[in-house]
This record gives sequence, structure tokens and C-alpha cells, in this order.
Amino acid sequence: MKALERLETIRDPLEELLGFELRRTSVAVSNAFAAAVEPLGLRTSEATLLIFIAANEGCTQSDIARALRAQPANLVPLIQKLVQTGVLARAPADKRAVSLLLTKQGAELAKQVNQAAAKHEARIARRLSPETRTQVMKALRMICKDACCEDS
Amino acid sequence: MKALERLETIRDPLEELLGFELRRTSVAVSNAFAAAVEPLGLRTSEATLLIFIAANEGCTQSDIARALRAQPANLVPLIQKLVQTGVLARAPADKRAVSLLLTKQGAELAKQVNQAAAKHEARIARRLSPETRTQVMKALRMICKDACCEDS
DNA sequence: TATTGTTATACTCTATAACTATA
DNA sequence: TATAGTTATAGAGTATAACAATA
Repeated sequence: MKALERLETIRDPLEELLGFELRRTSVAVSNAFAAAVEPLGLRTSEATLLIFIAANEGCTQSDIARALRAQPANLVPLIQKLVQTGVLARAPADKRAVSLLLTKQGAELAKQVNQAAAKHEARIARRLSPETRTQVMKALRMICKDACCEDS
Repeated sequence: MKALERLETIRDPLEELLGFELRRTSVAVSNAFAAAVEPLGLRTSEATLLIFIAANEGCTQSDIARALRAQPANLVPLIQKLVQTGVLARAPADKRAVSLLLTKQGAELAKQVNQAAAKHEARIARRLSPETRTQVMKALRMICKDACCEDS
């Protein structure tokens, strides 16, 4: 039946590695977030943008790109869509920069996004004590910094 | 100078959210891992595959797909490349399943990948105590489970 | 010179549908 | 009927180069 003995037991060496566990968890959490904002007709990137702009009304695309570590070029179609659907409005800041504002409809949508995000946050952290959550956040920031930088 | 008052201060509401901090950290760590295996001529997915197969010699593509939560279709070109470059060898397991084995060259490469992964792991966790690392791993698994499942 | 916003483009990753051959 | 492997393809995310207008 078997030309070569099939493996009876599969083990997963990846689940002992922090890097991969981080990635898997991130994927699962991102999928859950996407599902949470999908009823609002938004993708993850659009919902993220709304949360950011709601907290920084009047910011520009380059503000967003810097803060969210995104490529400015990739924000263009995203913001165009949100302007066309009446969620965002542009107002000239100076002759080259453009301030982004929420329309009345956009403010309502942003509120719903924030509610969905809060519910999602509560869900993914529901088995973590506040202290553990704080410690995990702190650890994540350290890991992120140590992964990014080159040196000692 | 300003048609609309520009924001002086940008704040980032995302960095208080566990979900987004998870994503950012995961992206940074993934990039660092990609850079770590790039000198070996491997992408993240290929290096991951080698780590897994080295720990499970004789496994099949569907074993891999299940364990790594990947689509079987996406493994095909990946494994084809590794076979063509002499890293993997196929051996019939039964008339439809195929066992995957490391060639001599593949075993050497897998060893280097595991070394690079270990170094990468040490780097990203270098400011975490062993106890904190363990706690973070445990928290990540809980978060992952709570994000995936639907219910209570 | 550097910055803001933009276009076009390319590449990777991921997802699905459909097929074959085998169990 | 379900499983193993495959093909083809489509979508989303992300990256860069190059440009015009402005600081």
C-alpha cells in the first residue's frame, strides 16, 4: 500500500517560533477585523483610514503615509474612493497639500467603525487580563523595534 | 498661507489597539525574516516549507497545507521550484499521494535555514525574559483562537 | 533641493473554481 | 463520496520609478 512509509504524526516546528506565531495570530486577527467591518461596506485599509482621519481631522495624505508606514502612492485610489462615496472631503491646506475631512456621513461611518473596532478588540483580548494585555502590548512594541533596526 | 489650519500634532489611535500593534509587529518581523533568509536565495514561504519538511520528512503536500493553513493550490509552484533546484525529492507514498524528502543538498540548506531562523528568533526576543516570551506565546495562541472562532 | 500628490506598473500572496486520478 | 495533486485565474496588498506643482 505504501511505497514509502507515510508519516503517522505531523509535528509543527513553527508553532514554537515567536515569529511565526506572531504571523499566524496577526492573520487570524486581521481576518476577524475584515469580517467585522465588511457589513459597513469597508475593507480593512479603508476602515483603518477612517479611524485615523477621525482622530486627525485635517491631516494630509503624507501625514497618513508617515504614521501608517504606507506608500503614498497606495493611498491615492483608497482616498479617491472614499471621496467619491461621500465619506471624505478635501480642503486645500496650502497650494500643494490637501486637508482631509470627514463629511457628515463620513463622521457617522467613522463612529460605526470605531464601535466595530472596539468590539473586535474586546473579543480578541477577552481572555487576557488588563495587566497581561498591557504587558503584551509592551512586548510587541519591543519586538517590533528590535526587528526593524539593524544594530545592537 | 493656510486655507485650512494644518494639524500641528498627529496622533495615532491605532497604536493603542492590540489588533493593529499585532499587525505592525508581524509585518516588521516578517520583513526581518525575509531579509535573514534572502542570502540563502529563499523567500519566506520557501524557508518556511524547508523548516517544516525538515521536521517532517516524508510528509505530503496536503499534510503541509493542513498544518500551515495554506491553500494546496498555492503550494504547487513552490514545491515545483524546490524540486527543480534539487532541494526536494518526491517519492510515491501511494498512487495519489507523494512523500516529500530533502535531498543531500536540501538537508544542508534546511540546516542553514534553521540556523538563520534561530538567530532571527533570538534577535526579535532579545529584550524579552524567557518568562515574558512564554507568556507572550501563550497570549498569542489565546488571541488567535478567540479571533478565529465565531462563538462565545 | 525637498515635499505633496499622482500615474503607471509590477510583484507577491492568497483565494477559488474546476479538473484528474485515486481511495 | 472524499482525498491528493494540479491548472488557471483573479483579487488584494505592497513596492518602485517617474512626473508636475510647489515649498
